[in-house]
Amino acid sequence: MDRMPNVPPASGLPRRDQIRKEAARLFAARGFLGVGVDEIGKAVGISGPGLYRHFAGKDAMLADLLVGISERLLEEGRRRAGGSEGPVAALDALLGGHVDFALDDRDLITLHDRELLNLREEDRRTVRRLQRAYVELWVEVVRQAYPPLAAPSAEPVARASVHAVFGLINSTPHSHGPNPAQGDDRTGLARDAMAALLHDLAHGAFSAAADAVAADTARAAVEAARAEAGAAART
Amino acid sequence: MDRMPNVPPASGLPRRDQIRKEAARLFAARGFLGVGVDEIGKAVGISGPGLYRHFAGKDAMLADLLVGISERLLEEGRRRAGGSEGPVAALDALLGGHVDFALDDRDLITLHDRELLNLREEDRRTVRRLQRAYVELWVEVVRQAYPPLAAPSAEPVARASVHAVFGLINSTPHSHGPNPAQGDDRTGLARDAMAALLHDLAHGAFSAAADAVAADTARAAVEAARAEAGAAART
DNA sequence: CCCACACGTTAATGAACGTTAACTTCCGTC
DNA sequence: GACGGAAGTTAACGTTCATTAACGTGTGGG
Repeated sequence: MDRMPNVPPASGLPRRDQIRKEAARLFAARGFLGVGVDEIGKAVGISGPGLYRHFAGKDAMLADLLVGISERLLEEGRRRAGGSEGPVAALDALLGGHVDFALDDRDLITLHDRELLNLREEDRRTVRRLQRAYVELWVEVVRQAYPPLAAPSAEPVARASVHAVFGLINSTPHSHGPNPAQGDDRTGLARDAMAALLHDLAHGAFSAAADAVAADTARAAVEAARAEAGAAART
Repeated sequence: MDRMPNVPPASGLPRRDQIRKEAARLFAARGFLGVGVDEIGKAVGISGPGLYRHFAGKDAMLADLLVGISERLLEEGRRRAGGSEGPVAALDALLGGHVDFALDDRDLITLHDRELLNLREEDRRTVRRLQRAYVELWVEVVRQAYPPLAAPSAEPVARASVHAVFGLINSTPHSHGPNPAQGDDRTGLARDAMAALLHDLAHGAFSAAADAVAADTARAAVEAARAEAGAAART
């Protein structure tokens, strides 16, 4: 019985990276549980169980991808925020980085908030820790960039706004083409125009949050003053 | 061999609705492919294949849920937009409706943009048609509420902004507790505060999009005027 | 009274899938 | 030039799972 020959990677990438890329594409397109190992194998030109020479199992591939993304986001976020002068520039740098990531690594962004469930408990904890640190970084920078959000009582608002802005930016994979091999809904905006728009939308959202908090505290101050005046009049 | 007795629904809901509810909860928590029919059965107090008396199959349950949500969103959106006086009020009404939906039916919102893949081709087309109509409704209302977006060339910006705002609002299930049976990241905001914040964030985003477009057209106008002046000087 | 039907039950079926076993091939190194 | 390990191959295993079959039970209308 003759068998198929052993053919080398054929692409410039090391096998492991090639597998990462194809697995990310497939998982993003049809979900972790919706993709079989044979299919991933076929996508990289080897067949099924051959993948086990490079990863301990299907779970390990997903874990590798999700931990990798989370580390990359946090690391790059810290570098960008640290390398900027002043909180406004830092926030711009964070925004630019996240937007670039969402536009250029759509598969990974999709996995990042869709497939956390399918991780083994330990890996899930790792990813969540990294995600939490990333959110924390943003919250600090945003509160400095928008002073009304720096009030202690505004901390939950700042945090929720950061989550919401992530949702805003991360939604682009759903709406912005081209997504090969999927009947997708193009908006017709070029990549750079989309990046600029997302940047503006995010700033608009943070700005609105800051305004709302400022209006709230102003209203509270007026009320307190009025109450005090009333009390004084009654004496 | 004695078998288990036939026990009636035991809850006020008709079986079919009870199944819908539990299936939505389970699908949202662990994904369509991550939940077995036996588990759904157990959640409603019957066992496994008994579900086939109420739905044609697992696929049919998901289809029922997704089509139901999409229809509900579109229908309610049309009612709200139509029942408002003026585009600003209409947009507020749309926003309020969508925010309420995201906060009160978190499971369904989660399914709505996570599980489209797992639908049979025909059902997927149905859902997408409804979603597209819903987006269209929003785009029209937003462009009237924010006049700079009404310019023909601003249509893609308006559409992309609508998608992004959906992402913003729909992100709350990930960030806003309480999510029973899942180690979740609470923001510590009460439901109504969260609703108000999302409303403000969305308005801030649309407003920023309108400003950006307005600035762009103004810049283009200045440039055109300058070019014309140059041409006039050259004659 | 009975019987049709709605609503369950358990057992069986068949396919899909992750993983392991056993074996082969190529290549760099001593 | 043997050889050991990296990187494949196909075949087999065991499980999980959606779905179907075959069978039971209560109930309301004739």
